[in-house]
Amino acid sequence: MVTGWFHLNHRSGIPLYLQLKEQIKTAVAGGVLKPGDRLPPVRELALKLTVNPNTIVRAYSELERDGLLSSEQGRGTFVRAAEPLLGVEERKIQVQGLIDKVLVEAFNLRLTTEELKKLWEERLQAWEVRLREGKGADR
Amino acid sequence: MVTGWFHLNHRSGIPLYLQLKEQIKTAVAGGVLKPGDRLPPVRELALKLTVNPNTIVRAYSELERDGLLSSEQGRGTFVRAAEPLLGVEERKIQVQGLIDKVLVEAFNLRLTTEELKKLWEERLQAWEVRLREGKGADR
DNA sequence: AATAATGTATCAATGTATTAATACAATTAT
DNA sequence: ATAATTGTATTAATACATTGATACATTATT
Repeated sequence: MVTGWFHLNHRSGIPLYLQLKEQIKTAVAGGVLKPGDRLPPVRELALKLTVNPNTIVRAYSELERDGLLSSEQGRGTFVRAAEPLLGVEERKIQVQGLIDKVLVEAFNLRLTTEELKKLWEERLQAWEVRLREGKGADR
Repeated sequence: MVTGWFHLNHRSGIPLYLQLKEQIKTAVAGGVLKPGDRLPPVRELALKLTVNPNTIVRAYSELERDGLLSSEQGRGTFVRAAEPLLGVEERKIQVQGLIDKVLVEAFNLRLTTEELKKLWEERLQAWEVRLREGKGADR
């Protein structure tokens, strides 16, 4: 069960629902969770992670708002298979903003353009490999 | 004076000191503010932006903690010229984390690798141009 | 039809973040 | 020396975020 993938640090200072959101997003982006896959029921996951069910609800519903998940009362919560909520342009703008943040941070940390390009290539390739491996296996 | 570069939105929901931090960081990364340049005194900038002086203080001192600025009592606050506080490896790890965030977001927004690469190239070039132009001009 | 499983909604308690008011300390300018 | 300029420190008011307790609504199972 996918439950095992999640674990929360109660003393990190980072809100529990944010930790969970991040882990779900990473799992979906990396193909660990695929469109149509079901997530654990809120109570079950709450027990497993020893948090209040509302904390799970918050993570799930914010991800639903963002178009990543889809919850149906009485049935469960699933990874959304449908199209993204935003148009291509809007999505690109969102990613551009994140890229700019990387650039600002990198330059202020005095990384050279070369170092930065290398880091980018490395991480991009790491994810491409991860995605390629994820395809097909249902785990 | 560099004061004119900053402007705060009091109704955006984003904390004022964070808005200011972001603008200072962007100005330094883009070469608008150069090492050794002086920032406006806290009271002056507070008046200009119509916020409490403590709000400016908070932005300045957090950026000092991060190694970007340097404040000296009675003298003023300046863009730090010295070496970064962290070692190269630590700085790279920090940037890697941001890059991974970009990748997670991009994949979840269903951008293709091609679209993503193109966006990266575009933004990187935009900043390189900005930096090249910034060199020499004191503005 | 009844029960169990699941997501939803409402409200309260608590902690944390943000901004402000005010006084203090060091440096620079006169 | 004195005053002005500048950053620093302390404390408080307020709003917001986070988590929890509890009851409700819908769907699936028996």
